[in-house]
Amino acid sequence: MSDDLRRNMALFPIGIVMKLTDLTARQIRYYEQNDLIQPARTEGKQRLFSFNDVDRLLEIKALIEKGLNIAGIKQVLQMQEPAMEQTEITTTSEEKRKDMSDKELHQLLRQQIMYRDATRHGEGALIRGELSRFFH
Amino acid sequence: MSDDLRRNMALFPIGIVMKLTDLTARQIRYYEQNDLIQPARTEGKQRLFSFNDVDRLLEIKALIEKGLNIAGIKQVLQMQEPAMEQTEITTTSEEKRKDMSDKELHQLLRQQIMYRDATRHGEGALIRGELSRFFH
DNA sequence: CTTTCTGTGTAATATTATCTAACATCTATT
DNA sequence: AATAGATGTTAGATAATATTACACAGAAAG
Repeated sequence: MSDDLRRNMALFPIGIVMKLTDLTARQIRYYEQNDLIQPARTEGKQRLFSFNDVDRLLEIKALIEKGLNIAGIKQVLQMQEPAMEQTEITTTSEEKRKDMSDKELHQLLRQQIMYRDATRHGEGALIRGELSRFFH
Repeated sequence: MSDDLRRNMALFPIGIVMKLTDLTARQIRYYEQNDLIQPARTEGKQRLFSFNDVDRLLEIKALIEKGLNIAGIKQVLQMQEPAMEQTEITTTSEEKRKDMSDKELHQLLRQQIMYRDATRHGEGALIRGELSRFFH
């Protein structure tokens, strides 16, 4: 069983995730609705979250607290998640650009730069994988 | 946050534990009823299991499959759990003896010896902490 | 300074998951 | 055959979650 698979096992109901992340159910569902997370579902359609999901929610929360909006968070997440090559990142960015006005894009870039500045030094580090510190 | 505390955090509802251990809800509740596990409860009285609980259930399952009964499992578990000094183990054993007929005690000892023989070599090793292999 | 949009709160209702308790069943022991 | 231990199964109650709709405050836009 691969390590990656373990962290992606659907384990937690939303109630536990609420306590783990200090987010409300409303927030968690809203983030899912906006494709920031894709938790698994039970046969009866109830959400089941993995370690990775909880980690991601913790990161989303940190970004929210820094003032990013959903679009900005989406960009930041997909910018670090796939760990793909530079060419692919560029391609994705170009595609995104088609659906955005210049003003929107500039705002996003400003937000992201601020985020990177904030996290480069100080309290903002070590967001991703924070849950790893709670369990082995 | 101590490592021990992390493994004792109440996280999983019984449905997840069923899948994780391949035990039925009936079995899990029965083992609780017989004091083999003490899962936490939500405010609404629903069970919440920790990593340690799941580990313990996996061990209980292995012992069940070896033919041990509840009393035998209880002995084996409390024999390795507290990790206490030799004198204390003896004391506990003596106390237990008071409530048992000789025949019962002999049967238990026979079972435990068989268990130790079975686990000393072969497939029965590494029962406790098995869950650690599924998650970090 | 209104208007609009975003993110979240809240309430209502429906459905799923779990709980307890009781009785049934099967196996091994007496 | 009778008994006890471990589990299956069912019924009814309660808890947890899902979805949807409406409300609302603050930010953004006009």
